[in-house]
Amino acid sequence: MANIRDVARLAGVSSMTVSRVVNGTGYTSQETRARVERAIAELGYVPNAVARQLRSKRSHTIALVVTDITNPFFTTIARGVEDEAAGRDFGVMFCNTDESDAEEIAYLQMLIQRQVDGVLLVPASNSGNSLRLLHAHRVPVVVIDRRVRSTQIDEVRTDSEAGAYALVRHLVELGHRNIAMLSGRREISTSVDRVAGYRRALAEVGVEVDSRLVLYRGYDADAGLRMAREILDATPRPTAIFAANNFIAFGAMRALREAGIRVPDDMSVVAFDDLPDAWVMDPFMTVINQPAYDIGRRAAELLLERLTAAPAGAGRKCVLPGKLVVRGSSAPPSRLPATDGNGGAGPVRGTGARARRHEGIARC
Amino acid sequence: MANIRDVARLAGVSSMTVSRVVNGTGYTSQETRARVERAIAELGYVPNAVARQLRSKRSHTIALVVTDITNPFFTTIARGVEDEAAGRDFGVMFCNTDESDAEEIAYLQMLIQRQVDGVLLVPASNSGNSLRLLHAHRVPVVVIDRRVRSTQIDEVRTDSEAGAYALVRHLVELGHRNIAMLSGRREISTSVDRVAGYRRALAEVGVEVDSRLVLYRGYDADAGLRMAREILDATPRPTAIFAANNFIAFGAMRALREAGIRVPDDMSVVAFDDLPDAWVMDPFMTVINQPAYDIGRRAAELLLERLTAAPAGAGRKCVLPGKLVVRGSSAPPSRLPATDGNGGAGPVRGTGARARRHEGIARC
DNA sequence: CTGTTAGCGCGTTCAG
DNA sequence: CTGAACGCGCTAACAG
Repeated sequence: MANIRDVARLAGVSSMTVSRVVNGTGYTSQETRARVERAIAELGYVPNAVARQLRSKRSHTIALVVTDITNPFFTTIARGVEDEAAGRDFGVMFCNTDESDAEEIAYLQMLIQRQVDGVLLVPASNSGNSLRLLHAHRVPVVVIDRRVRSTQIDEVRTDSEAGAYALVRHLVELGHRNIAMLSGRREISTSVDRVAGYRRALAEVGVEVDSRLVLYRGYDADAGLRMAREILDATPRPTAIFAANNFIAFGAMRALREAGIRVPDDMSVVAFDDLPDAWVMDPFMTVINQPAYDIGRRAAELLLERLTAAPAGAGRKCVLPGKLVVRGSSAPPSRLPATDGNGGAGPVRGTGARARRHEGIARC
Repeated sequence: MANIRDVARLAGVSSMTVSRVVNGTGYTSQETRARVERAIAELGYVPNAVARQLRSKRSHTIALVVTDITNPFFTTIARGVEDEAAGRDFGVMFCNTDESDAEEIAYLQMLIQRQVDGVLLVPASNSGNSLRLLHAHRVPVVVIDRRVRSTQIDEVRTDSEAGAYALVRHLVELGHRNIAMLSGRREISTSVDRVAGYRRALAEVGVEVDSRLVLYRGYDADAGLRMAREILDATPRPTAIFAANNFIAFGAMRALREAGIRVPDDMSVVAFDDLPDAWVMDPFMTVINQPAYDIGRRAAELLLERLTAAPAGAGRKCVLPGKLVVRGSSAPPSRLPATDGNGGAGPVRGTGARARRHEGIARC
């Protein structure tokens, strides 16, 4: 409530001196500083950040815009961002777009109005409009978890292609050949990349992908449920499912349970995205574990760098490796004379080292 | 980049007229309004919220301060808050205290500096200092998920006592008498209330609680793990565990698995807090399901009301009912001659209606 | 080491 | 219906 002039009056100095004491800028004598500090304490003075922002044109705030704040992958990223930002006295605004471009634009507009110093963005889909908007207002941005066309823009993400490759390679080594891929929407680069990794792993062993087994619908449990139901009707029925994220995997598991199909006995299931340890009673799913905390931390670091040191400069593409974690949900395909005509293919040997090579891919 | 004067110049009017058009206040002729709007579009003018805030003393922003943003209970609350706030054109800042009083105070100070219009607070522990700080700066607050002493302060939470009572009553009806309680820290009202409900349910059937079976340590998986290990050494060993939240339950399950104890065959486990459907492959845990989304929504509603209509007035205590969801983790105690000398107690009959009475408790 | 002057971009107030 | 003047609280740029 008290403002800088009240403090100045009480301390018998000018408001400029108070400002210097508060911000630790310029020189002040021990004695006046002590007087000012006493006055600040007495009045319970708290500087008005709004006025400060107006003057200095810097809000000392960044924003993190994600598609789904209930997904632990994104909340873990948020923790990383928060830790990095707090360390440098930056505040963070979290926004949730629900994978809607319209909401994304609406939030960005709000953030621009509020003069945030920078934005960490997980684009809902085509980031084009959003990036243009931010650029027009000279707001630096770091894109998280997605590829973007522009070479000018900073990017931090997991290597989706390599991760997907490793997962499918793992299935192939177990002997699977008929593998369904349940993915997110086509507009999202992670969907595309994960499918690409899937195709590469299968191509390597000479399997031509049946495009009816590759479904793009959405990164939520409901989409997973419906996609899984569909592919269960395929002939021959696949012996394994690759879910492009954790929620799809959950939905798929539910569909399998409904249909009385056991995992991994009748069907293997692997997924991109782990769940935090604390969530899983019995870690069961074979997954690619993404370094979510580090992604958040690194992204915030890149952004804060742009805000201080290097405002311009080419975009840095930071591609972190995921980690293959093999658990109980994947096993060799059943040898029973199932509907699958290819069930007898044996595991591929001697390629383990290769499958794991993706672990060292960080390019940033 | 363009400011209100640039628009004014281009439209050939004063900046005041632009202000009126932008805010829809006062009168403006059709014609000038059209001219102004064209100029706005042409320049890509976006009003500067910071300047506006400085002038109007209102930031149109509220904050949600929680103890753990990775807990789905809190992210679901966040969704409720966000939806309610966005509907009224308010922004939301999310902050994470990690159950630390120091971080809580630090965040509140930041929020006060930024002139947030109000705060939704899940206190780390004793909310005293925080509430005093907010009060001193005239920042309205609604406390979420906790009781507070003051009758002046708005509060939105689940009825922890009644929920705990229902869960333990359920165990009692199954025949359990020797039930361990693994809870959060004593300073947190939910811990106290859940233990109170536990005591009431046991007292009703004449069981005196062995205080060595009531542990207060923390609302995280690690605490759950360690508490469960401890009570496994008790003689007689309890036949059931009541975990005061979802994370404690996970930790406890892990301890049980380590010890080769099957659930519910050898030990029943029930918990406060459900998990979102999308996360649980096989819903298994008997729980109290809290209306998290509604809690967030209602809390935001109360706060926004204070910001507009009723700035003063007595605190409203909004206590919502939880819902008992019985699943597979609870069963009658084993009849085998275990270490438990009381294993043979039969289920209590005819009290189902009573146990479920807590469902209608909303007092707000 | 400290003070003075000016103005960030907007909205309130009061005259036209 | 429109405009001119003023100030929100703070700090950059310059004196002293």
